[in-house]
Amino acid sequence: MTLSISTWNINSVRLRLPIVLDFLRQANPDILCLQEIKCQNDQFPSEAITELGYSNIVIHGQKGYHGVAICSKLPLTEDHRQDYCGVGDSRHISAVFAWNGRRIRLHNFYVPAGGDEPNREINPKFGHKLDFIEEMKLLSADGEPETSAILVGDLNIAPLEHDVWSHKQMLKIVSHTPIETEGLTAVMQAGNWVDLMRQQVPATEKLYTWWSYRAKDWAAADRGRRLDHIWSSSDLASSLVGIDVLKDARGWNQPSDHVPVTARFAV
DNA sequence: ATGGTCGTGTGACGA
Repeated sequence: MTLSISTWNINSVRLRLPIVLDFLRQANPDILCLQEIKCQNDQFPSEAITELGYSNIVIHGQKGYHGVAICSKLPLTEDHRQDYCGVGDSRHISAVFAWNGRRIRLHNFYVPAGGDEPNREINPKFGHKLDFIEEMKLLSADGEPETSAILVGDLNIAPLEHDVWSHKQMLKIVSHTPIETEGLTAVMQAGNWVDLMRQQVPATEKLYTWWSYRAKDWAAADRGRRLDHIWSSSDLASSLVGIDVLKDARGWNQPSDHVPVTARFAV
């Protein structure tokens, strides 16, 4: 019995619907979690995605910015949208599905990017990001009775040295400052989460999921960051059989600056 | 050393 879950910051699901469909046909995950859909719920391209077998879709959209969705071949129940920091942004959605006799709650997050200046006194967006991850510490992988948990999404933080192209040059760059990387590590520890990507790929190996649009040649420079993550409760970690980071997708037509990451489980 | 590129939806803002 297998299960595969993908996460992808799509940076407008309407503009990039063709590559979403290409990805679903090619990778064929059981569940796809999207971030930055940049549309309202009724603008989400549900029909085209449903036609590929993803008939269970839950959406938390908003006009123009942010927005998350879960598209699943498996039935989804008990969907929930949490308003982190109480500012009305659509940055989280979760739902429950069943696999291998378990109840699993799947959380899909889009953490604030945090602006350019890593100082909350002069940059409120950085303060918002820090407050958001502080609130994430309250989310435990074992918080719900008789329920396992998976957390995916664009967390906009590259926590480890080899999650960025140059640890030293990135220490003052938002996404890799110590207050963020230590904060994200504290979220994982407080909630008893396991970093499934790093369970599969040694921490000594470079691993990126995002390459800036601003580089002249993203592939040649290869100045990436691991901003996208897949975590689980510890009971599911032993069922993980593989992680696929689809780097090719960064070179597709009209690409997102993030690539899809897929976790494969089996028992 | 510091600009560089996207998407939304029309003028800035967020990333």
